[in-house]
Parts: sequence; C-alpha cells; structure tokens
Amino acid sequence: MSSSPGIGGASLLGSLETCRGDPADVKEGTGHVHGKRRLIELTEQLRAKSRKVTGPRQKILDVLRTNRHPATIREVFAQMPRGDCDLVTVYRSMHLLEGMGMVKRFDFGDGAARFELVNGRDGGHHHHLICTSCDRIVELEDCFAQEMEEAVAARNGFKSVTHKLEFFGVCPKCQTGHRV
Amino acid sequence: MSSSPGIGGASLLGSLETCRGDPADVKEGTGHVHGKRRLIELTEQLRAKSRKVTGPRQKILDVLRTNRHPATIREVFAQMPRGDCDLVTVYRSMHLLEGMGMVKRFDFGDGAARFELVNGRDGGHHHHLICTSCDRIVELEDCFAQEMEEAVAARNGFKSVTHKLEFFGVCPKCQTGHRV
DNA sequence: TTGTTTTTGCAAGTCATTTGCAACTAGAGT
DNA sequence: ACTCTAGTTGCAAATGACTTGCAAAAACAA
Ligand SMILES: [Mn+2]
Ligand SMILES: [Mn+2]
Ligand SMILES: [Zn+2]
Ligand SMILES: [Zn+2]
Repeated sequence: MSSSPGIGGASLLGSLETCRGDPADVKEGTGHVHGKRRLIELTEQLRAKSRKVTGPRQKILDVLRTNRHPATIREVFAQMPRGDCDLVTVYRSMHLLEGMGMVKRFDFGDGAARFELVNGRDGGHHHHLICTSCDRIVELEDCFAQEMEEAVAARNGFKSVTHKLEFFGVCPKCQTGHRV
Repeated sequence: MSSSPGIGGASLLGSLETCRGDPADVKEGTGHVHGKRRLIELTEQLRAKSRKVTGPRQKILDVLRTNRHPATIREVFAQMPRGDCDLVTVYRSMHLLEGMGMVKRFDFGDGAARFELVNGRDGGHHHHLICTSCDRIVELEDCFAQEMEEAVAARNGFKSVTHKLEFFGVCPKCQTGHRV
C-alpha cells in the first residue's frame, strides 16, 4: 500500500490545477488571501525552510486560514477533526510557525495566547477591539501607532522598537441599558 | 503590653505630625507623591471602603510606593521583610487593590503580571518602553493614544473603551554592535 | 526501499495564579 | 478593656497554560 500524503488518507491540498482560479482564493478589499492556493504557499514556506509538511501542520494551517480572528491554541485544537493530533503538537507547531513568521501572537489579557495567520509578506500589522462583555473581536485594519512608535524610539535611543496595542470596551449589542 | 499597630511591632506610619512636611512626600515634576503621607492616604482609602488595614497590606503598599516601575507579585514579595506574609496574600492583596483602583495591572508578555501604584485620582494612565535584551523599563509619561481610542470607539459603536499599549525594543546600552 | 532527520504522542514537569478551609485579627460595638 | 464578627491570612492543594523528555512514527532525500 502507498503512503498517504496527510492524515486520514486525503491531502488537504488538491492539485495545483484545481486551485488555480479558485474564486475563494482572494477576498477582495481586505487583501487577505484564502483558499487552497494560500495553503499551498504556506506548505511551500515550510519546505523552503526544510521543515516537514506533516498532516498535523497542514490541518493547523487550514484551521488558522479559516479563522477571521486570532484563536487560542485550544480553539485551533477544537476546530481540527477529532483526534487528528495532540494538543501538544498544536503548541509546538504554533511555536514553529511563529518563529517562521507565518503566524503572529496576540495577548488579550485572558490567560491564553492567541494566534493569527500572517497575510502578505509585510506582516499585516494591525490591532483589535475586544468586547469585555461578550468577547466579540473587531479587527482594526491598519495601525495608527507607527508615528508614536518612532517618536518613542528616537526620544529614548531605542532600536528595533515594536509595540503591542489592543482596545477593550463594550460592544453595541452589550450596551442594553447596562453600565455606561 | 499594648497591641502593636502593624506586624513586627512598629507601624509603618509614624504620627501625622511626623509626616507633615516630609521633604520626600512630593517628587516635583512628575506629580508623583511618595513618602509617608502617601502611605497614609492609601490606608485611608482602605478604611473608606471598609477594608481592614492589616500588616501585610501596609507592607505591600509600602513596597509598591517605593517602586519606580511596575513590579511582579514575586518582586513585591521579595522586597518585603522576610516572612512578613505569604505569597498568596500578596496575590490576594494585589487583586483587592486592583479592584479598588489603587494599583494598575500591566502585562509585558513574560509570564507574570506587573503592578504599579496608581497616582493621582485621574489614574495616571501611561505606557512603557521595555528593552527586550536587558528588561530595562522606561516609563513613558502621558499617553498619545487617547485620540485613536475615541476614534476606534466611535467608529465601532463601542462604549467605555480603554487600551493597553506597550513598546518593546533594544535600549542604548544593549546596542553594542549587535543585531540592528 | 533505506537511512537519516524531524515530528509526534504521551507522560510528566514547570510556573503563575487561584481556591478551600480552619485559624486568626482589625475594627465596631458594648 | 472585653466581645463579637466580618474580613484576613497561612498552608496545602488545585487549576490551567505551556514546556520538556523520550521512544515510536513519519517525512523525504538518496
Ligand atoms: Mn487580527
Ligand atoms: Mn509605569
Ligand atoms: Zn500598531
Ligand atoms: Zn494610553
């Protein structure tokens, strides 16, 4: 019997032909790229750094790819077909992907780290608005802190300055006559 | 023998007379208030909310009062006279103080939360610049994100919006010919 | 197919923070 | 000054996110 390419016998990636022209590949406006093509790009990145394209990794990337908001390790794990891989593998894979710059880590203050697939070679730096009542997350396109970052760096003689910024508040749906 | 006001026999607070005019009470320029007077104000806040002014709490407030940068629970604990109270008590006290708005919590991304005494009834909202190489912390006076906070809140219909913002980079002393 | 390197699963460990509970006080009342 | 009680504390144990050790399993180049 031949070795199956992924876990469960079927590869998540179809043929290149199948992917070409996939209407879901580009979600206009946002610049985000979804669909199989994206997944292939991702696995290529793995190969390029001589990391193995394994079943668990493909599944994890596929889950991340479909998430519109940063997800915790447990959330990613929960979204994978049951028993597909160990929780620890998700931790390890995420660490690898983060190190490769393929995913970005976010911290919303609750105990668990959240991860989002990086789109575009620029990094797609952006921030979030989180509802403290229902945990709804709003993706804030672009960043408005670049200037102050440069100012802070220059004023204090720091190099390679980056920043972490998140907003918290009460979303419209949670404002029904409660605390102001 | 009379009951000692604090732990260890001596109260951290002297008499009001002793405190009045303490030259260390006001550190001009920053608006931060230090010295015994500040400590008395703090204990008053506890009494005002019918929380008990206990030995451990006085010690913890005293340690926080002398810290120029946000400190972790363990750091605060380490700065207290040996065996003065349990680590758990520091956790619980910090939680209480945070709830009362007397201390503010910060998260620099390393596993442990950091706390800083809130100065001024306004809250003294500000941010930090942390060296990713030596952990040096720079206190950034004032906040430059208020406008964008309002914009983000308005644009998304959120109320009571706040933000968390910290900068990370390599400080001058750590820039000796290393990575740029 | 084989051999070498990387990955994975599972168990166990680390570390910050929380919780259960009985013993203990600060502060109010007497 | 003495009593009472709600609020506190210490100690042990629990929780939860995340990491690590190790042998079995899989990827992929030769
Ligand atoms: Mn996002
Ligand atoms: Mn500060
Ligand atoms: Zn930004
Ligand atoms: Zn701010």
